Amino acid sequence: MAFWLLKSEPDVFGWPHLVAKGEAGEEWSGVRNYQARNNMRAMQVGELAFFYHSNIGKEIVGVMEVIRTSAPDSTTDDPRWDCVMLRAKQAFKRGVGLDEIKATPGLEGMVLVKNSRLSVQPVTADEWALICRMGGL
DNA sequence: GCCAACGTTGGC
DNA sequence: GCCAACGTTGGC
Repeated sequence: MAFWLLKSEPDVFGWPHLVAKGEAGEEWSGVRNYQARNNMRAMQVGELAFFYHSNIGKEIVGVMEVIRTSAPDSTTDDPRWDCVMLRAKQAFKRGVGLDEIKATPGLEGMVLVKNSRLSVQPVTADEWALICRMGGL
């Protein structure tokens, strides 16, 4: 069971947009980076991921669930790119900000901190548990 | 809006 | 296969 973190700019596609999709969820399309794509290819149905708002907010706002493994990205004909499907599972009671993450012992090694440009990244089980607690879950 | 970090592209 | 030029991301 692996854990993940995916980023999106909330003014383009934010947590409320995913919530609005309900149980059917949404394709995480538009990723055009090999490392990010490879992480999506490693995802299994039922695995959980944080939804991070980049640029605006800069905080983790909720938990998503993988509901389909990686399949061709419908927004391009380029066969190199594919993506998973996700649904919103549970909103954080309060967002966990990037500044807070950077200031929390145990989280300084997160990919989010070390490689801020990677939009789909793994999260360790320890990081997952700690952040869930910080988010009020 | 700026710019550092990083990834990609393309000439050689 | 190297590397300079360029484009993009995302924090500040």
